[in-house]
Amino acid sequence: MTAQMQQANRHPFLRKIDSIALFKPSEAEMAALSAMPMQVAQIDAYQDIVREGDRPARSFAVLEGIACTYKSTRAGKRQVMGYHVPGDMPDFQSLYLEVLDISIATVSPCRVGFVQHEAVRALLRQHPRLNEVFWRATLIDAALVREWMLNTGRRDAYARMAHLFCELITRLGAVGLAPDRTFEMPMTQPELADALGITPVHVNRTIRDLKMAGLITLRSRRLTVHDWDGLMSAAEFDPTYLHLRDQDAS
Amino acid sequence: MTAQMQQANRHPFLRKIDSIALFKPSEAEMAALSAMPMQVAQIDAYQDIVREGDRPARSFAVLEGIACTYKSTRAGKRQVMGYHVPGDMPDFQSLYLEVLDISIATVSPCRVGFVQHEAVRALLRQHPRLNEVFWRATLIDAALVREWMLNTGRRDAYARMAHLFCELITRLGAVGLAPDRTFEMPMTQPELADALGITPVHVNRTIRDLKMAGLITLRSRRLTVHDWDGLMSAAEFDPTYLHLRDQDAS
DNA sequence: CGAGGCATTGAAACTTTTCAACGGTCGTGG
DNA sequence: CCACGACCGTTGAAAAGTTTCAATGCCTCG
Repeated sequence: MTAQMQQANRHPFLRKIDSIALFKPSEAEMAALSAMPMQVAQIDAYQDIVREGDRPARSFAVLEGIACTYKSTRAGKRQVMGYHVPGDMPDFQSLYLEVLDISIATVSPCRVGFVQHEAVRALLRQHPRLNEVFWRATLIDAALVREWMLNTGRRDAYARMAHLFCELITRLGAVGLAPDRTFEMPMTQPELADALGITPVHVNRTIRDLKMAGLITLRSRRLTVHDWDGLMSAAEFDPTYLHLRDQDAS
Repeated sequence: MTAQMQQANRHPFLRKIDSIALFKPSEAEMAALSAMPMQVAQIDAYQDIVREGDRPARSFAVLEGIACTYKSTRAGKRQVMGYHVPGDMPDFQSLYLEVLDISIATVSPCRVGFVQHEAVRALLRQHPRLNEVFWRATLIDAALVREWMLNTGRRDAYARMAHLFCELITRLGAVGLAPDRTFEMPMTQPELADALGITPVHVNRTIRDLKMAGLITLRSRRLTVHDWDGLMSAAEFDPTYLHLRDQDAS
């Protein structure tokens, strides 16, 4: 793989850094980020990238595709607690928390870029201002989980589903992946069940209700939102918690 | 208030820093932490310390008492997503995330210590190694929320309640506040309902079930665990996610 | 073309909520 | 010092939301 391809591959990651920083990163900082040794890998759908209990020596960025963070009950029940779109670094926490408390799996086929912790540490030592950027990124991830928690704890299935769709449309829209409020949603209904804390059967019925309310259509994994305001209000969706610069999903 | 009292007041905070750091903090670092200007305040029970939407210029540490983080639905339903014991800095995130996505309230009367963000920034600039310590603290907070999310999403009321009791006993035990697996639990049943994502009535029935199973007793806000192993196994409790040095609750 | 898993639907069971009522406790003010 | 109000704790019964079990059709991929 050529250096140029590597450069192209890490583009979503660099964009994300830029969008999270509260200051304009210098040329030197961006160059250092680009120069970090990154091992790019293509991973099939439904594969674990890291697992609860691991003690990774590297973190990764999603470059293409959608991944998810989840935890499992001993009884084998799964709870998905976040989806990751291109640019995200979902296990960055492992830089400072030796043993992972979560698993991360691909939902669609993904291209991911691994970076050794040692390289990140060196980068942060060299460019201390970047500390704050990565720290902010982990704080924003935490804010998303909290919103999901409110969702699962205090909203019914209908509102939860609507909320999830709002979040996905908004986040994908922010990286240009949801034109016309439409995107290829790789999650199956059993997977959505794991994300919402309900059963697959109930996911099905809830989607049916959302369709009948005229808010969305969903056929062969293609979701489009017809009534954005209606969906947002069914979900009580307020995108503030996403901490996006540009909150327009169009 | 004398300097000495201030020193005594911030003791739980210093202990927490020490317990989170992966290295042994130097004398200079501990001295700098002690020297941070801290405004100590006594706050009644059931008061908001900060509110969702705030843009605080300071963070605080709980020095005495128990506080909780929560978010509310527009319909007014509350979801508590974590309790804070002495030593915790529950809104440290506001140092890097301008607008708060959570509210934090006292559950019992609390003594809290406020620290200006500017002072924290100066401290971190002066002692860069401490960055990692505070970062770790925010990452651990996030791990707790994720465990709660698994709890609310994928366990029934009985296991959830057991899990919450396990966590509280363990965390309070770690700071010496739960001798004999007993402590004064200031939360009322309606408040527990907000933490577990169920209704107050159901909290009552679930507590009744836990009592009848011989796992706990709870009278006039005094909780004692009689069958720790039984409670842990009802909860599927594994304290790893707490990232404590010393996981003994005795 | 066949197999496996996803999507869909019905019906019954179960968990949890809602509504309602009542006794107890605690703090406040008369 | 007692009475009152407010809220917590407790219980019952009915309703609602969600799960479970089961069956069937469909899509997709090898």
